[in-house]
Amino acid sequence: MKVSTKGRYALRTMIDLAVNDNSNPIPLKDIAARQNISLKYMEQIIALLIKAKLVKSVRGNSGGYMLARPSMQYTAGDILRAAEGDMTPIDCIKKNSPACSRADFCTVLPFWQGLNKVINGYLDSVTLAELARQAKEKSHLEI
Amino acid sequence: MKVSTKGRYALRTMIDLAVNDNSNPIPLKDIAARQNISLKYMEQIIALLIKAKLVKSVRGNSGGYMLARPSMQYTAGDILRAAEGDMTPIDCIKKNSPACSRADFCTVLPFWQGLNKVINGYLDSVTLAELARQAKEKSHLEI
DNA sequence: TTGATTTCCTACTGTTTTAATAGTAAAATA
DNA sequence: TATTTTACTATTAAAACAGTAGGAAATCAA
Repeated sequence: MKVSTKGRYALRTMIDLAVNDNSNPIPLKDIAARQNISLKYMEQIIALLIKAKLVKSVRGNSGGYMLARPSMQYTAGDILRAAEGDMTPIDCIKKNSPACSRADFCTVLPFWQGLNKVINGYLDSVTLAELARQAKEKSHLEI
Repeated sequence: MKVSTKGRYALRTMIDLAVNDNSNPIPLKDIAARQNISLKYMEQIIALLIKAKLVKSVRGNSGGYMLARPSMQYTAGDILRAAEGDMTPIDCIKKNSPACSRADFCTVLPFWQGLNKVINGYLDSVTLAELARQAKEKSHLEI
């Protein structure tokens, strides 16, 4: 029951984009260096964020990535679900998941649905803007 | 970010023990048959519950397993943490986990701690007695 | 006392997921 | 046109997952 590096790195990438946002694209190389993550691995992760339309890309020389919208309009849930596929604690809960063979007599489904609700409720209560604010605050203290 | 079969089966095992509790030991074979889970795999899972002192065992002929205490005195969290090792969303949060190399400048730790809190808060708000009650209710409707 | 039952313990195995590394093509700018 | 950067695909080592398998030890019932 762990969030993988994909989700964790995606969140740090998005925070980095939000913190260093100055209206021109930020090359992934810079983010990878700041976050100390392999550039090549990061490429795969940001591809997921592109696919989910959370970030925009600019190709070529002096290209890079930018947030697709203001940081206040993202939740941590948006980002983690894009990177992890979903954030449901068990598969039965996913939309369009093939019907569980035990569905008819499963007595614990409501319990798992409750867990799913508190998890995604929390994730969607935290905005990227708030995470970026905390990051800026902390880096300020370290100067 | 999924609960594995270990945790899910452990929960079903404990509910089965609670529902079929008649003060004498229940052989694992019976539970495995009712729950449609491999006996051999189940042995490994119940070993975790034994180690955590959630169930008592009686060896030999007409032996089996019983709850160690009344079902009201267990939470889903007790059971899932015993089976899964822990239910923290990232390793940094575990007690006695080797210090993360990024701890000093990690700005997302409070966010993950918040997630951990809502997860385990929920898990510990649900008792085994309540899960067993729901199971009894559902099986009653199916007659 | 013996045979059946049941827990207990350990080792093994196939599959999937994780966490990357690597190479190359395509686009765009300076 | 050379350099930078994104985009795409393949490969891989290690770990986790989800079991299977075999046998030892304990206990009870007949």
